[in-house]
Amino acid sequence: MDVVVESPPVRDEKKVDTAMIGGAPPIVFESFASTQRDSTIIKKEEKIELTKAEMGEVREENERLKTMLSRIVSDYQSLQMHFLGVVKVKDQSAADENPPAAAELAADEPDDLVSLRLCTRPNAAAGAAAAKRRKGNHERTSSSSSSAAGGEEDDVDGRLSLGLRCAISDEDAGGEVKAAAATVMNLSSDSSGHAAGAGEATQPITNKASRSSSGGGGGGEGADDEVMQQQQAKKARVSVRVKCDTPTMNDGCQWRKYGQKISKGNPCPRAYYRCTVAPNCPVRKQVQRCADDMSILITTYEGTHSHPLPPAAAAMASTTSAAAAMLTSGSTTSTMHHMPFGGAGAGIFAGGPTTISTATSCPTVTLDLTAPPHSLPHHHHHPYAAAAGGFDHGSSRALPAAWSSGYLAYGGIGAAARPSPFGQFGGMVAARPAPPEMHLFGAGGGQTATASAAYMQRGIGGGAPAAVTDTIAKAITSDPSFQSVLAAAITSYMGRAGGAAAQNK
DNA sequence: CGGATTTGACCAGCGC
DNA sequence: GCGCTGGTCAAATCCG
Repeated sequence: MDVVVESPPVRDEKKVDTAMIGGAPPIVFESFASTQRDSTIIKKEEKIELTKAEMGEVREENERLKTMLSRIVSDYQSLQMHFLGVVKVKDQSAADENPPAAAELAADEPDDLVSLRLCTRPNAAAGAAAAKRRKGNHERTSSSSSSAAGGEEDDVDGRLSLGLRCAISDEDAGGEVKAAAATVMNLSSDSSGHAAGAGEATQPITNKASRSSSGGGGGGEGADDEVMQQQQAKKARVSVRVKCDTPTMNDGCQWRKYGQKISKGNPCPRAYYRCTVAPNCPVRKQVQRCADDMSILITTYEGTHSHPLPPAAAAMASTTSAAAAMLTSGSTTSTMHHMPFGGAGAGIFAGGPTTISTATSCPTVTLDLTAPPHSLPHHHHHPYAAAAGGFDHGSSRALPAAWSSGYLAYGGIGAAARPSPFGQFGGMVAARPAPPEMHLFGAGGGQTATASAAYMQRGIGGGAPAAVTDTIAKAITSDPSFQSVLAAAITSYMGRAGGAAAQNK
């Protein structure tokens, strides 16, 4: 829609120019010599011709965009219909199965988590395929990838759509998000095992933060569940590994450096940053270069923002908070070992570029966005896989919306086709041609990570936080294991929140 | 001059 | 208890 809106001003401008050119001169030039007037008129005519040609091009472009838009809309609608149909089917099957409580599911029955995931998955075939993968040693092989590829765009679309829905809620019924990247997520119970190696701190960030926030006490014996949860939520961290030449990653948020330390095992100092968007925001991040590869920047986020964020910053914030919620949920239900994705992690651990590592003391999600996922399934995603526009008109609190904002803001995936009826950034996309690398997002898992890494190198520090966070989001959300985990975590998280709210009442 | 960064000191957790 | 280490504080310094 914005596409249409975007163009007219240009046209109007040119009309103004034309009017000025054609209208004023005759009066002005009356007093000039005829030769001068002729040459001037010729020049003006040339300008007019040029302008007309440009206008024609603009019109053509406008038409193209309109066509594209209509195609996107129709695609979106068909996807939505598909999604609703699948949800219906899933609801029915879920009712038939009479599933147990979510908490029990998370703690005891991995397969139940799968069913939970299925509830949020629009594509039954894709869901079944993913479930198969999960049940079958949670391994992701080329063969499994091919089966997954059968779902292709619908598959991806559905996963995200579901995760989001589950997470956020009842609103945005038509919202959909597609993940373009298929990145392997690793899960283990030992943080020392992840690929980050020496670069990533193996020791947990101690809860010194609680010293300032809770007054130095640390809670003590009588800490109730709420306090415990807060502490755990605070502990939960999301670590992002990215190739970046700049001192820090531009994630769209405002940070103030408050300390720097040389940590053991890494010659590069670790910098400590605090969010300064709001005075009392508890969010902190640590930035450190990888000891093995100085070009890799490791950024670890901790905490949840206590203030509204711009879309770009919300993307990262939502990613981290979602991951934190997942980890918190896992640790509260029992241990991460009991979570189904523990097995998945063991299976996938061998080579994924993106890892999720959890330690009993300090669960951490590590997103390794520095290496191409060579062993990943090759998904053929639709170019506008990030049909996340549906969430955008929700609010920044909506996890998917934030995640999707990257695509929308940078015209990456969506540049070719976008469900702009729901995308508030449609105009930006139209006005901003997508970088070539971004188109690769839609090509498949392997290229996706490579492309994202390349794009991030450009974006980081250069003002493309959304691209970074979006890549992260894709890495997280495109993995079925993570999605089921996330769904379980969110369910658990929201359940607790709801319970707390009920208690407050 | 105000805000951001630097940097040494301090504190707490943890292992021995 | 002691030392090591990570995390934070706060004064000094820098910078726009």
